[in-house]
Amino acid sequence: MRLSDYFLPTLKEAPREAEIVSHRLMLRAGMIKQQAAGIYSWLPLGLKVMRKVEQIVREEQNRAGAVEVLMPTIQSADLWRESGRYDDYGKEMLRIEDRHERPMLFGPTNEEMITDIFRSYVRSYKDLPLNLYHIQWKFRDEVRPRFGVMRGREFLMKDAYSFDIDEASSRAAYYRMFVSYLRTFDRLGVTAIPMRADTGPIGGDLSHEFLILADTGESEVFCHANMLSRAVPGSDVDYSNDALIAGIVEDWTSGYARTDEMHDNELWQEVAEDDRVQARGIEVGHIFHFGTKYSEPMGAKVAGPDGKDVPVQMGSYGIGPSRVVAALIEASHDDAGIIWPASVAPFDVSLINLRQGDEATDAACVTLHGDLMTSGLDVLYDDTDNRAGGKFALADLIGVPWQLIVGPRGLKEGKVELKNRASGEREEISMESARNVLETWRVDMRARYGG
RNA sequence: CGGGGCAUGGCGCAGUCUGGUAGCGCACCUGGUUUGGGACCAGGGGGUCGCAAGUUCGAAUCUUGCUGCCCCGACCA
Repeated sequence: MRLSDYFLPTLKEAPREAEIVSHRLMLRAGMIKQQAAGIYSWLPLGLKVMRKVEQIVREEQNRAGAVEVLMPTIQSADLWRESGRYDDYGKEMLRIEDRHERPMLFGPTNEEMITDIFRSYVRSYKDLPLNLYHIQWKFRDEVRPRFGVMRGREFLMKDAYSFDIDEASSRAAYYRMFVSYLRTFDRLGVTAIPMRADTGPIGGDLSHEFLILADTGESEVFCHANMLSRAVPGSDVDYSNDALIAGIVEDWTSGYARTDEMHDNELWQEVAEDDRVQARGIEVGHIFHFGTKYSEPMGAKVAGPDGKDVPVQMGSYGIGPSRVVAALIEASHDDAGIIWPASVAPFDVSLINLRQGDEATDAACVTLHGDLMTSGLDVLYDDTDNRAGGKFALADLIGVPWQLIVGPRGLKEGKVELKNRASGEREEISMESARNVLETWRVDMRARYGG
């Protein structure tokens, strides 16, 4: 992509209202535009990153056996009356009326609707287990939206719902999602720690929040140091092996890891002092089992092996891709801008032409641009006639993994400069070597994060 | 929902106290000189000063009401 053909409205100074670093950087890098409190347009660069996040989430859901559907954003109030939540949900639910004065609502979540889909079609335990998910915009009329897309009113959420005949198989379904979340966040290039969460009235141990550590996180977290470096299951993990999956969850939940809400000081004291990590975290995922909370009142029943109907056991599993984008920035940036994990970077390479209009430099850039694209690399070619400093600043700001810098001075020696955004390392090498380094990186990256 | 703050070209701000018809930096347009870490010179375009009433000869400025947005706290993917 040539920058001169792209739409990348960057800002030198962030608007005053943006306080936290991810919000400031998203505005400055031209990723989002605020339209109202907690409501944003996604501009090309931001959309590109969010789509990559979404795709990784999707692939890992599919791998774990979940099946994608798409439910509407607008729902009828009737369904919510069945579960009793139409009255319970309160002002956070955006209620609207259609032209026939029928009460509708903009969905804050989809338990009711998915339960309705399930009960419409599934009659037998033989069709279980079943896990349906979708990735759709939600609206929650937060009292105080803040921090940009981190706590917006409108946000994108992947929500999966599992259906099982009994508690044991529901637990297995929960564990599969647990493991798929480990893999998802690993592929997103970030360490997300599962933490025991409040299960509410259902009780039990089946609710976890996944938190990314970042100084600006909203929750205080306490965990054992070894939670930060545990090996994540590979893409070949066998989701059909319940014992194996349970073992992974067992391993990941054996160490102490809790948010301030669930913190237990007595247990905390049992952790060796050197192993205690106290930090701040951003909640990016939440999974829980809720049994028959919706299936019972809504009549989602299936026939068991004995021919008798039983209400189905359910769980739900959420990840907010729009929030994840901001959380990744919170977790990875420096004074100059964003430092994207390779797997979600909007481009792989910023190709910087230091002297637009110079015949040899232009030609070298066009050649490199074509070659890199042929190698499967996504390149943003800065072909504008801005000065070098401005181009460097822009490349640093948008944070793509590599900067390939081409100018007449280097070209005289047959050299270009390759800079790694994360490490800051740079080297002057031949065009051929630069292509090789980038090609090798792409292959490694695909192997590491490609799933 | 309690507490605090802000609203003036696209962005950042000054001007408001003490009323006299709007200014600076960046960005943008034209021309020229430049070009390896956010250039320089010259010229230029763009603002019903959040909205509505009121006071006044005259309101960005004073008064009243409203709206929007942000921050802190209680709640949430």
